Amino acid sequence: MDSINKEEIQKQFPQFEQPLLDGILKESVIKHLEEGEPIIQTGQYIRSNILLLNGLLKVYREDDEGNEFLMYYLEPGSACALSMMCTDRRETSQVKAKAVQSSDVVLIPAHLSEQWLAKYKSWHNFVIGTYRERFEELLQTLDSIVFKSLDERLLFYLKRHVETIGSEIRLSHQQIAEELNSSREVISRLLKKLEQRGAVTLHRNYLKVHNLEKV
Amino acid sequence: MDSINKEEIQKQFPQFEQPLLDGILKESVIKHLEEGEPIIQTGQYIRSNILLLNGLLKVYREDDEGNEFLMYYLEPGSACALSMMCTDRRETSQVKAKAVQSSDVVLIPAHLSEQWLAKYKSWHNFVIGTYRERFEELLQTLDSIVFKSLDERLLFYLKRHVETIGSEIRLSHQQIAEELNSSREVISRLLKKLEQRGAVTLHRNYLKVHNLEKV
DNA sequence: CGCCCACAGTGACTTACATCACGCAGCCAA
DNA sequence: TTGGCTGCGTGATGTAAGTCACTGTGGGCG
Repeated sequence: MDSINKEEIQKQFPQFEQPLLDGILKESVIKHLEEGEPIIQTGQYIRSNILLLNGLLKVYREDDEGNEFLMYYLEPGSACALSMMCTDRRETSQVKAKAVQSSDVVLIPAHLSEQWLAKYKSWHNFVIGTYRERFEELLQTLDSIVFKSLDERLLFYLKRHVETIGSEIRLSHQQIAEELNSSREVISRLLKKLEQRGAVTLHRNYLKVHNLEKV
Repeated sequence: MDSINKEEIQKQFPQFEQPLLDGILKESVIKHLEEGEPIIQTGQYIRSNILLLNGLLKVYREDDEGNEFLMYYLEPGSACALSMMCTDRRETSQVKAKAVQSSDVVLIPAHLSEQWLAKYKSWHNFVIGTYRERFEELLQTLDSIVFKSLDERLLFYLKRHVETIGSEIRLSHQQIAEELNSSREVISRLLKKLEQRGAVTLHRNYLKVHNLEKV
């Protein structure tokens, strides 16, 4: 905790003006998350904005039977749009988030975030921008489910993974299936087809992506 | 156009402070839409915020093969979140909107909207609130597709329709099928099952919803 | 070393939904 | 009236994906 200083925040959020940075340092809490640790849990009332300093978070939806569905990954320098809208979450399905890698997050109390919206232009722009980006991302995800078949969705998923995390995907077929709300066997078959076309190479517990475009 | 006055805007947007209302009256354009008229078209760069004064708009997604998918309806007093994020829309799938009923909308130039965010607290809250609501709504829609089967999605669709428009649904099976990105025959069969259970009564070109809860 | 166990491959089957083909009924207009 | 159009009902069939049951395999560990 003490190892996180102004410089680190400034590095990830260079657009923030000085007084805002000071405010963040003074008022916010920095929390370290171990790999796999949840940050937003079911039914929890969110009272803080969450900014990601380093590491990687995964934001996903879960239904009442425990089925998961990946919404998007959060990278350092970005914020969780969901943590910004403290609506009541009584629905059966819940948004959840957890750390994919060991991460550090900045927790900003909701009432301060509200104040800062009016006070700091850079904060305001950041919040609005976050909404926009996540909205866009959610729309893309929606598209891929409504209009595309599973093989196309898998491609979309792999591409996004390569962009955010890298071309070496350290997940089992089972885990990929869960993120797409599908089943292992189906994902295995589709991955095998991709391998035959030279797009990926499969290994135990991980796979490498080569070229998804020409598939 | 001249029949729309300050009182009408004030009635739909009572939370706006006086100077903001004056600004809207002075700077914005009011546009009338006939039933079925599009307001956001494919690939169009959106330069205005759209507020709905009266009537009803339908916001939907369309893919490159012309398949539609309903996102949500917009009622008077609300705004189109999408018109607020003027990102470039080069993706294959497009968000579109059109009038379901004859409607009047207020078009607010994007640069003014930006200014007003800092200037008027009520405008700021309105914009943030719009993002939140639409985000929530989109999440619910996402849920229903990812986790639910078509019969449940149809129920979800009917419920939403009843809430926003009323229990008499003046659409053909074909039109309902399109909004769910399904096919007429399947929707016909599912509707018939609902009729047998007493939840709806079917007619030519319209249907009446009685009680969806106990199904 | 051999045992175990999680991961992966595979064929057979089921299911949900789409698609096709056709018939029929109501309604408008020539 | 009659013809045609549009919306709706329905069986037959196709297809993508989920499920089940089983086999194979590689890697860690006693």
